[in-house]
Formats: sequence, C-alpha cells, structure tokens
Amino acid sequence: MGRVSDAKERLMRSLTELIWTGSYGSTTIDQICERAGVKKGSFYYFFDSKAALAEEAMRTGWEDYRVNFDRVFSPALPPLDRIHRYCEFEYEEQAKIKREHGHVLGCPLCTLGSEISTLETNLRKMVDEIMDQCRRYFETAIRDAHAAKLIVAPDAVCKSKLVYAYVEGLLTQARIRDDLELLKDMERGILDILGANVPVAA
Amino acid sequence: MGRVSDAKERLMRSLTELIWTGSYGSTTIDQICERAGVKKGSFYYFFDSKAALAEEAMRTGWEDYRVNFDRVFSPALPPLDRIHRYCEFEYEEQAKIKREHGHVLGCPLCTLGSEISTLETNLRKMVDEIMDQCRRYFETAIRDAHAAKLIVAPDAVCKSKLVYAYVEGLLTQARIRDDLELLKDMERGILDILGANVPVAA
DNA sequence: ATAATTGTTGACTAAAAGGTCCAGTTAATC
DNA sequence: GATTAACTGGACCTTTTAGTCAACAATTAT
Repeated sequence: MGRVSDAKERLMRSLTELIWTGSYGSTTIDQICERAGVKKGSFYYFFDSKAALAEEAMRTGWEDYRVNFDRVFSPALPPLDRIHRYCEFEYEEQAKIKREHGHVLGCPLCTLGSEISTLETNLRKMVDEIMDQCRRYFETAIRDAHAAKLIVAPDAVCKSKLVYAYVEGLLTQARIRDDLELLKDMERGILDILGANVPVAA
Repeated sequence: MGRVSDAKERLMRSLTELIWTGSYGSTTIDQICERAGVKKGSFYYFFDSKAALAEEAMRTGWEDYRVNFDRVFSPALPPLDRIHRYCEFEYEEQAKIKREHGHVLGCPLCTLGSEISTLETNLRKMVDEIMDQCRRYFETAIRDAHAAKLIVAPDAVCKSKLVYAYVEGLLTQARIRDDLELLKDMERGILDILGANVPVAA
C-alpha cells in the first residue's frame, strides 16, 4: 500500500560509488542526494544519517556482490583454480574500473573500513564481518588444496588470514599508487605464500 | 630576524595525530588549530590548505621516523634478524598506541593514502614515494638473505613488494578489526612468504 | 632606539553542511 | 472513487567550516 520507490536503492548505490571514487569523509549528504536524484527530505525519510546509509549500503552491496565470489570460488572447481579465477576476476574488475574512472580503486570495504575504523563503531563492525566472510572463501580453497595435497597448509584459517591480508594490502597499494600492474603479481604472490610450486605461465 | 615559533611544527604534529586517530576528511582546520594551540590566522600564515599541511607533515614526519627503520634494519645485522626486529618493533609500537588511544591504528601513511588517493594528487604522490622508501628496507634485507643462502629469492624487488603488501595489509586489517593479535603473526607470515623454514619459537 | 621582519590574534564574511517540517503527490486497497 | 499508507519536494533554519584581514607583538640587525 502507498506508492513505491527505488530511491533507497539509488541512495545506497550513490554513496557506494562516491565512497569508492572519493572517500567517506569527503562525500556530503547533498552530494549523495544529487547523484541519486533524491531530495534531502527523502533521504531523511529513509535514513537517520550518512553512517546509517553506509551500513545498509555495504550490507546489501555485499549481498549482491557475493554471487561473484560464489561463482569464482565454486567448490566444484579444483581449489587452486579458484585462486586463479579470483585473481583473474579481480584484475578484470579493477581494469574495468580504471577504464571507467581513470583510476584504480581497490577494495571499497578496505578503504572505508580503514577510514572510519575509529569513528563509526557500527560501520566498523559491519565491514569487519563482511571482510571475514570474504576471507572464508580463501580458507575453504586452502583447506581443499591441502586435502588434495596440492599444498601443505594444515592450518587453513591461519593461512587464509595471511593470504587475505596480502590481497587487501595489494589492492590498497594498487589504489594508492594507481597502478594496475601491481595486481598482475597477485596470483604468483598467493601461490608463493601457499608454497605452491605452480609456475604461472607467461 | 623577526620572532620565532614552533607553531608550524605543532600544526604538523596535530594533523598527523588527528589523521591517525580519526581520518583526514573528518579533521577540520579548526580542530587542527585547537589541538596545536594555534589560531587560524597563523595556520594560513604557514600553509595554504589542509592538503599542503598534510604534505609537509608526512614528509617531515617520515624524515624523523625513519631513524627507527635505520636502526631496526641495520645492515650490520643478519638479514632475517632485521625482519624479526621489525616485527617486534611494529608490534610494540601498535601495542603502545593501543594503550594510549584505546585502538590499534595501523599505518598512518596507508590510511591516509587510501583515503585521499583519488582526491589529492600531490599528497598521493608523496605517500607513494614514502611507501616505496619503506619497501626498500625489506628489499635490502631480502637481497642479503638470498646472498647468505638463507632464502631463495633471486628477485628481491618483486619479493619485497609481496612482503610489503602483506605488511601493509596486515596493519590495515589490525586497524579495521582493532585487533593487536593479528600482528603477532606478522613474522611467521613474512617468513612463510620468503620460504624461510625458520620456526618462530612459541 | 628604531626599523625591518616574522609571527600572532580575534573579529569578520560567505559558503556549505546537516537537519527539520509539512503540505502535497502517488499508488495500492477497500 | 475514497481512504490510507508510502513517498516527494523544497523552503527553511542552524551550525559548522573555510578563508580573510588589519592591527598588534616579539625579535634581531643596524
């Protein structure tokens, strides 16, 4: 009952883009509204604050985006292939972003999380949880790879933290340096960490 | 000639602290001035903008801080000891910060760089250069370790990028999750990446 | 001393930002 | 087709922020 609207979704997408291409702190509510084509009255109808919007935007953004992870990290694939496909996928995503925005943008979660970590407790927790879900994709792949005797990694949780810290670090560096090339080493890097002697074909 | 003042230095320290404990975007010029005990008129006497202050603050901040790196990564030490000392040093630094501020703060360069990467070109370049200087400490240690046959790493530049991405990633995760424990794995992680079979004593 | 230079102060402006309010509009339901 | 709930528009207010300025204070060289 009552009229329907996708203004909420537009606001969420708007903030996500603005955070990614700029930063959380530098985006104003007016900007978010303008890009979404929504008036401030409507903004405050849907959300209490920028932080509240960001929280919901990150949550639903991840819910949508995770299908990509499910596909790439499909348990149907040999575990090291999943890693390979993830690296390929990430490179393509960042390359597309670079073409569209003229800048490598890295991981929006990590950028946001690092920025608001000490300022927005709820948002920090949300980012924290999502990142842990991301990490688990690596954990499973590593555990399977160990089981298949492709690598030696009895502690998959620990190794996945290692790999995930590396991946996020590399994406952050790529953003800071605006250098896509850095990401070409991602697979080799991960395999180095995992001690997999699989040479990446040139 | 004329009067002397350390207001410039106080402003630089003030901004650095505010960026670290909060974020670049969330700190205002008024805040910077208040914490430094400097009036806005004086701020604009010394600097054109927040970005200009940040640039100089990062540069001189690093010039002061690098003595720690020189000590920890002294070429007089066996190369893997340098790594060990760095990890110890970093942990202690972050632990001190956590005690003082109630929150793990990670690497201020990385936090700032990731935040302003698409917004402040000059600042981005400055951060980029400083980070590369940091990376070189690892590069030298890795090259020496290879020469001493402690590890197999013919391409020290490449390996150092790997290690440095991991280190920055780990520091960023520690900030986002506000978790000091993550840093306890730093040495083990680096040694894993380097393929050094040196077990870390428990 | 005094002139020149360097730094300080606080009051000021204008713009931007966050946030409120409520009358009005649209669409589903009865 | 009236009622009701969901949403919109935009005027309005307040606070915060960046940035300016001219008069003043302290130091040093002459």
